[in-house]
Amino acid sequence: MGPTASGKSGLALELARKFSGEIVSADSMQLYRGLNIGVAKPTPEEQREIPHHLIDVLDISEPVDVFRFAELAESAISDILSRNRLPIVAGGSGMYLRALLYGLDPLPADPELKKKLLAEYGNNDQLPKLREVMKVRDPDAYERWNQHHRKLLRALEVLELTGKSITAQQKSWDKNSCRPATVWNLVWEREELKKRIRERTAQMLANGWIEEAKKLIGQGLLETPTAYQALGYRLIGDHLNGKLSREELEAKIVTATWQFARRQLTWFRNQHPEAETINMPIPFSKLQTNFG
RNA sequence: GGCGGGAUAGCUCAGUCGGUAGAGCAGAGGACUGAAAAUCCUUGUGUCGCCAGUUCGAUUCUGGCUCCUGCCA
Repeated sequence: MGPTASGKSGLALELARKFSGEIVSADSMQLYRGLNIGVAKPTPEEQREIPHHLIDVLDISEPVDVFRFAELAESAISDILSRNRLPIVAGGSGMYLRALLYGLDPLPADPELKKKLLAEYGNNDQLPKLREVMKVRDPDAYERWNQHHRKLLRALEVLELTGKSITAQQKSWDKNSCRPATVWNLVWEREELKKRIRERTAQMLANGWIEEAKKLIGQGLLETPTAYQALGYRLIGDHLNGKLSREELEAKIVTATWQFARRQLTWFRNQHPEAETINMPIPFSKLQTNFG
């Protein structure tokens, strides 16, 4: 694991070659067919050389969430193990990784109910109404999540389905509940990571990201349930509409990517006590690790 | 050259009827169990362009200077 542009994919490839492994992507956006350049997906050549899992498995019109990811990842991992190969999970979607390592509490979800709740409380101006309801029906969740619209919505969904507060039904995640795995957190010096993000953004734009985005936006990317969130695509849309110059576009993508990287850094720093910090570039000795 | 407008936080700007100043963005920290490349919370001292004058006190008023900028020539 590591923030965006930290070299996860490359390292995974190297390890897979060395230890006859296969790669499982833990990336919420690489799941989607069509999102390529903008999500720094491994190239077709790389995917041909080493088997990659959980890449290009969904159409952009389909939703995903952690739970679905965890199911897919579990089955990919057991498939790899059954063939006596080494599964190498690589990705930067923090919550996906955490769910995979620590497991999710088996709380119910109901897409229909969710849709209904979204319609009733989903808009910004409906938050006060939602808070009123939660204040009465689930004071714990109300206290805990306060202004956090999405959290309150999910809490209400769980309350409706189980009759109990979500806050009472989640086991705390601690180091002991982590499954056995060698976990590496790739860490760069801050300025170095920023520089890598700047350079990679310029590279992606030069490699045809704008054309890719144009095509996907034409296919309705920005109206999809999940894939619309992929960083940069909406900004490219603004550029294509003349709202942003090419220069502003690049600067805004770099800023947004850095902000994303910072959120990832906070997550990995605080949510993964099981992870070993690897100062990048990776020391040669680390590549000799014996993976059980 | 003439007549205006401006100079305040890294950036864009607001404001102080004279008692040393505040928003947005950026930056920083944190949260996170079914939208996570998402979402949410916390965080703002800077010679208020320079020099002088008036004043108990000037970033705020007055004069000069410097630099941007608009229109006219």
